Amino acid sequence: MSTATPAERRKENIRRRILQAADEMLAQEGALGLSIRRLAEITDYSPAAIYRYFPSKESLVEELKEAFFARLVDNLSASVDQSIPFETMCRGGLRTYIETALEKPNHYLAVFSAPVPPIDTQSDHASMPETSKQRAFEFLQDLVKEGKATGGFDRDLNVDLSTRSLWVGLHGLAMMIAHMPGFPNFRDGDAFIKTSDFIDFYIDRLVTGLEAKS
Amino acid sequence: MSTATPAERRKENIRRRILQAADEMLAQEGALGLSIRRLAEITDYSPAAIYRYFPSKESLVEELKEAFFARLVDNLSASVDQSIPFETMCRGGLRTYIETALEKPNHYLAVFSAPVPPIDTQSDHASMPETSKQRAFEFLQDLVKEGKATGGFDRDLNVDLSTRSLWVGLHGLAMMIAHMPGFPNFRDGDAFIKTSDFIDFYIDRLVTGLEAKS
Amino acid sequence: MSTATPAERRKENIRRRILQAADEMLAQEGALGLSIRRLAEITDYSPAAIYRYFPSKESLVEELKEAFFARLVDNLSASVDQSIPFETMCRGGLRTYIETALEKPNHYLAVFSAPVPPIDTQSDHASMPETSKQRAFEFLQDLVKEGKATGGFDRDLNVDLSTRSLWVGLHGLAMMIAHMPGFPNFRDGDAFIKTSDFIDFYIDRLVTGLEAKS
Amino acid sequence: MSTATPAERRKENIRRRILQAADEMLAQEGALGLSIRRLAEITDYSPAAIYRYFPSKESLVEELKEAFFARLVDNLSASVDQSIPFETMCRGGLRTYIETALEKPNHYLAVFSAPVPPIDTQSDHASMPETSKQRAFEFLQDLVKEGKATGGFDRDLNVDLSTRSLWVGLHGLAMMIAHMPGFPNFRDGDAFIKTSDFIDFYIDRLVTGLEAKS
DNA sequence: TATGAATGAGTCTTCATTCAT
DNA sequence: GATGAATGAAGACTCATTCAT
Repeated sequence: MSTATPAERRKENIRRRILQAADEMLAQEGALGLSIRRLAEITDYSPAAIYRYFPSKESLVEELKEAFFARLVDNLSASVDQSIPFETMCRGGLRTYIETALEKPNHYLAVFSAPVPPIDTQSDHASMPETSKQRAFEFLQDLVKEGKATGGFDRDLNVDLSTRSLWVGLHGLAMMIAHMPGFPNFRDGDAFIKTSDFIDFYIDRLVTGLEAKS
Repeated sequence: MSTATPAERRKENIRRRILQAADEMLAQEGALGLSIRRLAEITDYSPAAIYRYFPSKESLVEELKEAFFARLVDNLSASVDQSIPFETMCRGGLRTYIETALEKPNHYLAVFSAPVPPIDTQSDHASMPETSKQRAFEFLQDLVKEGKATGGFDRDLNVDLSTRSLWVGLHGLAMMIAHMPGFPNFRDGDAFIKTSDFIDFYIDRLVTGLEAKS
Repeated sequence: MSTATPAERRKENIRRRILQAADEMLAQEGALGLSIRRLAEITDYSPAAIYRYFPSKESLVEELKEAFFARLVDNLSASVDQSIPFETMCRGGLRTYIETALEKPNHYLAVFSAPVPPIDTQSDHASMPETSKQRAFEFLQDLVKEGKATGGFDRDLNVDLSTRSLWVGLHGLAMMIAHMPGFPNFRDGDAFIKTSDFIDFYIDRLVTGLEAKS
Repeated sequence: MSTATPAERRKENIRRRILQAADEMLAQEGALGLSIRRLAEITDYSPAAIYRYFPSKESLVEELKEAFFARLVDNLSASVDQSIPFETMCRGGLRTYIETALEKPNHYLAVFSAPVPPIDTQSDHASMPETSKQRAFEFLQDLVKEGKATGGFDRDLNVDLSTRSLWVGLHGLAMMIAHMPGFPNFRDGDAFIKTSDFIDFYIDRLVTGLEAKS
């Protein structure tokens, strides 16, 4: 990093500025609202200039996706604290996933609205750099493993299937809220159910779904 | 219904034809592939004619969404058989949700890719006709109620929260597979995990998540 | 033609107007100067309007090409007069090819500047309508046949090869002059050789090339 | 040459490298595929650097054209062998023209796809260096002269006109094949006519066109 | 000397929508 | 009751070229 020439750093700065603007467009107007033209207008560059920094719109979007997962991994890592009991930590991690997704719902939607290359558990491509998405997946996998070992999860559970189940469950909640901000927003008798409370309830279901019966 | 004038019936027929063509376009080419102009070409009407039957593209899509839920309700109803034990019936119903969603994944995506008005449990608008979406929701609600009564679900569970949890869980799986056909498609040791098997596993988790502990 | 509805005739008129404008653009600025945008500006339509009449730029250009060959066939037919001796008529026909090509040199260039589907002598596609290009080719073929029969051409000549030779020879002159207007434009001693005279000389060579030796 | 300073030689080397890359691009992707920017990428120079060596894209292309003719002259010279009879040598020379053109058809097309300055037989500009194009022209001219003297060509033929006729004839064949690779590719009865055989036939016509009648 | 950065103009094409007829 | 005609805006992307550094 510090070995970069001034020119390289300048270029990197501009890239960052463009990415940031794109990020904001995506957050505010959704995947369809992100166009090179408008990005150029907002950044005060010409459309052609954008192409100096990103070979195609797709590659730019790809970076935004990766950035989302990088953020997710950061947040997940920060949410882990080995000194607290598994039950608490696990729920905290799952909540972090949801909350990160909902910080910028449109990002989360965009990430899953284009062909998504699958995750390889047993990555044959040992040479390829691990993506943030894989790292996020591994976080869930570690949760499952630890849950089976010490957290009361059913010891017979297949780890791969369970990890994916957890992921799918989280995905469902994130997508639902992303599409319907304020979900579930209903009145239970006199009490008004807040999204945050529903998240807790739902995460309880996810965890319970993996726990040993008795 | 039978009180409609011939003119009204004709109009309704054309509407249906247009909707059906739109339905097919949506199924085959996705939400972005559905354009008024191409719809006009396929139906041999003019673009302007489409606008005589639907005030905007959005309203047309709205009807397709309703149609999806209507189909969902049909399928769910057909999957119910009071003579079989709850455990089996419940899993069958949940699987039906997933399978209906995956029959036409693009429909399912479209249904949830635009602002979705929330479901009101205690519908204040008694006058408004019940939507299919509400009926589908009520199907899940009935499952939860019956599960609590006789199916081993935790009797302390809040029905509203539980129903929504179930829905969100199903939503997650449907969305994930819709975006990544073949999910989870991974190898477990030597065995290759099929989507169908994963669905079973996942539904088990959903059900377990609602069951009483011991 | 006369059975067309007024609407059809109107549409056909507009098509013709657009084609004519395109024709002129092509003639004046060459194949690269022909763009949908500029065509729209010139015709006072929007770019999108052009696409109501032609599904793509390529199809429009294709019509211009066909139009060239149609004109060529017309001119060739008009140049034929059975009452004059073969030698004269033949030379007249060849000259007509050249002159038609040079009326709008850029058209001739354009016609041969994109992938050109070959001519099938023994057309298997009896059902397909004969293109003007094929008709033009057949004109040359008839010349060769008649030349062999009564015009002093070498009776041993293969008709297919000879026809193509004639075509290639004409093509060379048309292309050369199209690219270098005024070719050959040189001074022979005191006399200035005019293009027209060179054409005569060249056509003599073409004809002589096919004639019997003694 | 050897009097050039090291700096001049270095500059000349770079020019050559750029030209060579451009040559390859032209050969592989055609005239439209040759862009300064992609040339810069391939040569690892900046676009601006290219402009240090060539004032414009056009001038660069101009050099490529000259290079083509230089190659043509080389090949033509190599094809001449005074020990063989004129008839054979003449045909060999003409074939060499065609074959050189078809080695890199896109070059030949490019050479004749932009305004081509005419050839001056009686070059008034004695001071200007003779171009390769002129040398190639003179090769044909010498053929004609020798043909008239000893090769059976019609002794009355005007040399200037005849040379140009020969050139135009060759040009036609080269252009036709360059645009329609595989021309004439047709079936004569059961035999399939190969391009190479057609070239022989055509060259026969060119030669016959210049020969004395009996 | 070479380049990094930038641009203005241009490419074809598609869209949802309107309005006079 | 339907349509033919039209449009303005937008989409991604590429080009030859320039200029301050």
